[in-house]
Amino acid sequence: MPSELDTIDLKILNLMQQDASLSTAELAERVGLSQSPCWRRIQRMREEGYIKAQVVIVDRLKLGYHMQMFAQVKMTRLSESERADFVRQIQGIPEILECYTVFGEMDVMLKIIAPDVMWYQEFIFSTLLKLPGVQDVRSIVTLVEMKSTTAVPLKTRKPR
Amino acid sequence: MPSELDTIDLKILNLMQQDASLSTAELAERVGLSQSPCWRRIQRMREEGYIKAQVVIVDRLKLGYHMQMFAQVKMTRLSESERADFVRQIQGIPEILECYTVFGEMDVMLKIIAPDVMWYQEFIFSTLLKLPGVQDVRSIVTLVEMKSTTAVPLKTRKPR
DNA sequence: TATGAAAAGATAATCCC
DNA sequence: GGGATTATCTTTTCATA
Repeated sequence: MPSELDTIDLKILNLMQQDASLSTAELAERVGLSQSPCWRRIQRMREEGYIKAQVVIVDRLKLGYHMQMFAQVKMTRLSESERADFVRQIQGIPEILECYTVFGEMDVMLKIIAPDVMWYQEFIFSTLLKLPGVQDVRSIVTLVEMKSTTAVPLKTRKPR
Repeated sequence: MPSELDTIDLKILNLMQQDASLSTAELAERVGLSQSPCWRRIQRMREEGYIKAQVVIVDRLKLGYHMQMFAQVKMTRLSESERADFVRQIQGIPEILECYTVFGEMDVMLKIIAPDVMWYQEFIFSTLLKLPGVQDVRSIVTLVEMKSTTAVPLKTRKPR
């Protein structure tokens, strides 16, 4: 029974989207509640799946991933089992951070990180092009990161 | 003095990339340390910026964001101040989750979420196309999410 | 049904070795 | 790095509105 979220829930969520290391007491104070109800709200949002995970965001550059690409993939038609196999393999490649089927010219969009150009070139030929159904890959290399967040806006606003 | 990370640091990081709600004791046990040194390692990785943030990941669909797009933007040449203005405005639009300058045909790549098609259409014309330098927008709508993670691989592996 | 106060339990943070 | 201590926070209980 996924109950709706009220304004206070959204305030809590928003704070936790920015910093999940805040204590319940701290959060409670900022939204004008005492600890217990605040804690129960968080608990409920976890149980009901509004909160999917709590993670640390690392600095990929410091960890040696100097490149990030969006790869657009053209696929052949796949059977059900081939498709399942494709998904399973994608999930097993940690350098692929995101994978979506998309509308448009191409069929699949990937977000990939790599240590350097050599690695990526090797990755495309030795890994990506060997996945089931992969016909063609077009890569878009990112240069400057002007914004990167996992925080979803609290409520839909009208475009200005 | 950003010291290098050893194998144990990377193990800790990896666990925290999957679940940052694990206690220090729990993490310590899993990597074969006692609490104190494990805590100190985490602290150090925060201070040195390996860990950039700790956040909750929310379910965007449950929060009403039923659409996700990658928008490729063609820009005109911008002056320094126009460019700064562009970045500032991008950062102020919460539905834009990511923004990169890219190599290739187009100049900028955006990751955007929206509640519905109507909102997005309105957003493009009333917001995006009015940003400084924006000449043309090409959108790629995502359909099925086959993978989505923020976790960076521990160490570079050779492509197979 | 939801809140707040307070107790009990667990964890984080600091100490010294 | 480990062990022990203290401070802080989380989680449960309970009384109340």
